[in-house]
Amino acid sequence: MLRMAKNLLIVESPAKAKTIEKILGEDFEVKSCYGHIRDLAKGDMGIDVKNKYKPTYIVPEDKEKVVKELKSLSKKSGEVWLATDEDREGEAISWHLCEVLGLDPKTTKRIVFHEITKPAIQASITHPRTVDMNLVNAQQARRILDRIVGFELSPVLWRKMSMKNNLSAGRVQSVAVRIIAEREREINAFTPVSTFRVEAVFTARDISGKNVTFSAEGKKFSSPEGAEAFLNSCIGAKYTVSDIVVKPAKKTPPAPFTTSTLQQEASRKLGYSVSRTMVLAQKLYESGKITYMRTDSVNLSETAMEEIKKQISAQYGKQYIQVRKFKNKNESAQEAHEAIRPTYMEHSTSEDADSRRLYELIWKRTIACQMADAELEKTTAKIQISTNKEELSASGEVLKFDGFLKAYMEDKDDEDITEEEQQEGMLPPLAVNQVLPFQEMKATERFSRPLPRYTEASLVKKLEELGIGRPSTYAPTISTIQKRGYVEKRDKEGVKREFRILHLKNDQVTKQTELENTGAEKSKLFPTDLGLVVTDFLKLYFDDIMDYNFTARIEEEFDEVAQGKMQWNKMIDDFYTPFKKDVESTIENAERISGERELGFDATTGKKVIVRMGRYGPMVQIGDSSNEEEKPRFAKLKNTQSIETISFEDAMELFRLPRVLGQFEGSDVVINIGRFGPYIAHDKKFYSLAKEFDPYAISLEEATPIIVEKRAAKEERTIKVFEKEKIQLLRGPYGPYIKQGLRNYKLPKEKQENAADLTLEEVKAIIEEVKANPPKRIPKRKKG
DNA sequence: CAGTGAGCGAGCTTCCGCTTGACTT
Repeated sequence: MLRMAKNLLIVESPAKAKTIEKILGEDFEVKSCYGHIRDLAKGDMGIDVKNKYKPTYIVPEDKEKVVKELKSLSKKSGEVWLATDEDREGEAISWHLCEVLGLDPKTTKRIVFHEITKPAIQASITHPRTVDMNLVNAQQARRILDRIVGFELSPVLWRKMSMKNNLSAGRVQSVAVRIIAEREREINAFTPVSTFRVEAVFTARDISGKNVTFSAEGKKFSSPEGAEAFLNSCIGAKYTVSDIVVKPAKKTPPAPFTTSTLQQEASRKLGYSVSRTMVLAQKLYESGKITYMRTDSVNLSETAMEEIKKQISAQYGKQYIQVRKFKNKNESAQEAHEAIRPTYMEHSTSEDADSRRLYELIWKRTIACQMADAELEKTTAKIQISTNKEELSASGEVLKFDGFLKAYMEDKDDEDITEEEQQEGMLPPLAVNQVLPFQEMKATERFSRPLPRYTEASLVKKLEELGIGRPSTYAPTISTIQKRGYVEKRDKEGVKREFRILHLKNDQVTKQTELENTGAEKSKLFPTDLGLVVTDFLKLYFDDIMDYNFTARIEEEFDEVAQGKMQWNKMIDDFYTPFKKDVESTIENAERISGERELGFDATTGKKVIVRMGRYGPMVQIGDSSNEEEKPRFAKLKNTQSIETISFEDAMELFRLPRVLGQFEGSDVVINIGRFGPYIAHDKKFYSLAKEFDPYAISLEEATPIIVEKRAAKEERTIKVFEKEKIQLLRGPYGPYIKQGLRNYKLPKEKQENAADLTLEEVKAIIEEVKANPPKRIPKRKKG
């Protein structure tokens, strides 16, 4: 019997292809195209500006293999069905597939589904449509605009920045850096205001009759005098409960995870970086444990909802079920996928500990979103002071029904926590007219705080709120702005600050001063001087692109293109014509940018001291470079210092290097900071200084043991040396290897065990062997 | 591995979004 050729169905993700193939059975072969298969060529931006912005597309080198395979399969197959994601990018991928596979977009069958379930897929097969060219054109406009912005703006930076390696600008990354830069400046400009917060401690009997203490809040005073007068006025007072208000309250569970909320919660609860979360989620997705991890939808499939309900009922009981449909706040959400959830609610994975923790987080969040509200009772008691008109107020919360909190509690960012939420707690039962035994009263000085610096995850949240970037680009964007040196992730040590406490106890008011640590931050994003200077420059000359609403505005235009109300090349022309003028006039007129700031004058020479960006980063300079007789002196800023905030004194400190500490074994021991951080130079050799040593303070006595130890460690690593040929056999973290000059050669497995026995001839043979067959590297993309 | 800092000019870099790999000198 003659068999009909199978139909070919193309999706984007290979993991999806596997699942769908099982569902569709015999008639379909399901393959994936691994995302976009074509992109703009690189020469001339890949855009013919004079010819209505006609794009030139090429198949990138790393996609050639997939394209070749799809081409040959499509020839052999019956019909080709395009089942890429239902969004702008997915539609464009389908069109590119038509172009590359020689299919007619007017007739080729195009289907979509939002969930990978048998009914959804079978239903979509019965309702094929064709490629929506308006949507494709909206994608082309998006792609071309991004290329224009990136490839016109970056070269402006190369020309105008003194530091020009690898600089870049773009619609998304430049605004991301701006967000970080502006927060930093807000923090620098912030002046804390202090208030004195009154807190009184009382005792009362709890339900079991035991005496417990609880506290009540009083008025806030802006001066210590006011607080002191108040405490004095309370000496010998009687405290009576005057009023009790009990209010019910409820908490509702958060929506199921999207990419952005998963990144935020994994950061807060598990401490994962944004990219770590995505790597782990990808693994869970590929092993079939969770649904697709790059999504902005909070939608759940009907079958998933059923399973969640069953699971809640089995695990917690029916009274915990509350069915909810979540809606996306953001209208631009492109709903191509479901929310991130376990594919099956079976609560177990065999993955490693980190993946398991992420899976459990997803599981709990998914379960919780269909669970009942938590019911609370908030009690507020007013307390009268007999000597005084002021009142105190004590509040407490009792959980009446835990609801979804039984499964899951969402964490909050520092900046979103209100004062009320900080002081949760229980109150003992109280009655009106009850007289409360007084323990003590304090007025504590508290300072207002600036908003905290962004974490990777809170930056993602902000970008999503502004509609900038997509689920697939949040993690890469964060790594780009760090790679370019615009932003750094690091910790900041706090500084000690005094605060005052006034204390009323045993009818006496006493004053004391205590120390607190303030301003400490962990794993936060800091702008570098480069990031600040580049942001200022772009804001000055390209304020429209740097506008927080730029993306939102052009998204509206893309939508009009998608609806067929606007021509894509007309839209691009309206953008490009004025933009190109700005680019040209900036190149012509803008001065080179250095972020220069004058600090003062050197006491000994009287010369001017400035800080600015140099070719190799931020630096201090004493004297003018136009002076031919005497060259200026230079010193590099430490990476925690900034052009904007460094003091004259700190800047002058930097000139204390290089320092000669003294002599050891007949040669100078010199301390300096180089390309790779602080180091000791001794006898033409270099030894890195560990973080705990301060290069400005280290002594000869501390430095010499470092030299001796590092020498010994090197000895330890050395297996054998062929002096004449300058070949070394060394032990490294990946096993023994050969070092010749600057190049390293890996030993073949079978030679690793007895590396010490290798002869010169054998070693040379290995080098030749490795040279002839170099280890595979990730191929560098060629220029298009 | 551990320099430098002016300006010129060759030749190079660069964007955002969609997908996974194959890899550690």
